[in-house]
Amino acid sequence: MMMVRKSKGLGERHKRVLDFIEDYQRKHKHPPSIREIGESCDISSTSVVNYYLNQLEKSGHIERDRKISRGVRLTGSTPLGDMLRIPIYGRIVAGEPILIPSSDFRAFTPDESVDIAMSLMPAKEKGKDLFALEVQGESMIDALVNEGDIVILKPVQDARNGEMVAIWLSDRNETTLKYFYKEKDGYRLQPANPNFKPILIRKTEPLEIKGKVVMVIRKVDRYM
Amino acid sequence: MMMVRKSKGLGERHKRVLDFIEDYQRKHKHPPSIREIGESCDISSTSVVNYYLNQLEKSGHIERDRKISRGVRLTGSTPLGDMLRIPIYGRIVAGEPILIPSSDFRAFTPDESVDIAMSLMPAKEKGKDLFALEVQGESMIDALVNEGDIVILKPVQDARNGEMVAIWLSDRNETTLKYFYKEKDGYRLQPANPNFKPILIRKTEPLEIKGKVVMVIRKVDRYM
DNA sequence: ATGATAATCGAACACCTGTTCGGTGTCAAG
DNA sequence: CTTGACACCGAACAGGTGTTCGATTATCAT
Repeated sequence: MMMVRKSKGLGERHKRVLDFIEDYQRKHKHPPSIREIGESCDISSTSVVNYYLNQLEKSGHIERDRKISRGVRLTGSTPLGDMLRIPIYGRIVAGEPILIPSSDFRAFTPDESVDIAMSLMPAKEKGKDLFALEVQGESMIDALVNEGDIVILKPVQDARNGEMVAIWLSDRNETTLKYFYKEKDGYRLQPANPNFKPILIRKTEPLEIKGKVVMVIRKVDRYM
Repeated sequence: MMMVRKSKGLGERHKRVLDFIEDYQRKHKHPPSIREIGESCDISSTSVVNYYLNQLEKSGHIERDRKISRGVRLTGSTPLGDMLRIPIYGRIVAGEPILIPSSDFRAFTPDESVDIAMSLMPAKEKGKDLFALEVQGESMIDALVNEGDIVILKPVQDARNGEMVAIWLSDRNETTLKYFYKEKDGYRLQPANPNFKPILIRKTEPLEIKGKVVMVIRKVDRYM
């Protein structure tokens, strides 16, 4: 008769090991040794680490180069080296609010994510709680953003003039990407494309800034 | 009196070691051991490998975690793991031709380059001779591409309908980014933004396809 | 030639590291 | 109670691996 797993999937110990490997790899640029894993995870015997490692390998979470030193690595596309893994929280669609997960609700394995080389990111944004949205519909085309594009945002509540922000206009029931300007009697939401006219918002209208765009990525492979 | 270095900078052996480390790291996801380096570079003694490693460390090319196994790593922003380093060949400016370096003229250290995570690239394009251009001027704005954007291209001579391509119109003396369509009496160059009208090119007019756009990247940090 | 410096080698050494194996304790099923 | 699966420990072992050192050969200015 099969035993029922105490907790679905991995145990607490497994996660610690997994986290440690990722952390160590990022810091040292090379994998940890079995003993280093043990120390960090309060496992006093190398054989127990090996025990866990074998399980994690069986469950497909890691790969091992047997017999050779430090031959552990996480499976799949690991944000090795100098890249940021940015979770894709959803789609940005006119007519629907963006759901920004509360603070650090970071799923262990986000449904989807994008990896961006550190070298591409503006220095200031590194390590922030960046998140990404996939643009659906052509409602944002006046901001030089098209269907299918991925926009990377930094969560902010306030914006300075000239910044491209994701804005939720609750009374119009609309989310949009625009350049943001404060003016005497309200806000001006300026499309990036000069052929479009700006949207003027009176101070009385509610306006909620969701995030500031720091990067836009368009993959042009759907026209193959 | 100082000795004059035979060849400027690094010797042939040094480069082989450097290349091997990068290659090995990419393949195995962990650094090589001293003996593995030796084998691959026709160095029969571990002490000689150590000798070279010390020099490379002194010259700043690598870092070493002394005493620990496989503690070598390349310095600086190494295209570690799963990223592609794509050279930026120049700027794309309307009114000037793009210079595409002949075949595999790949400088050891391109003036500039962008690192893109493999996971972001369309599977087909991986490992191709991709190159990147920085867009200058707003001449391409009708293709949803703006000043400062980086477009990543695959070099092609011919395009299929619907592909976004970089085109050189020699009689108009103009380079442009457009969606490409063959039609009965010529070509139609369709801007991505539907609010702009297509450019129609007769078969008599010369048209030279430089490359096909596979990705567009926009860093939005200059508005800080 | 000659002495100095660089490039190599090979072997010995000591620690690093993964593997293996015999035990201990717990807990639930038989 | 016994059994067996599970999680865990500690020690011992066999290679893996970086380090060190004495010795040899090449190169080159003097």
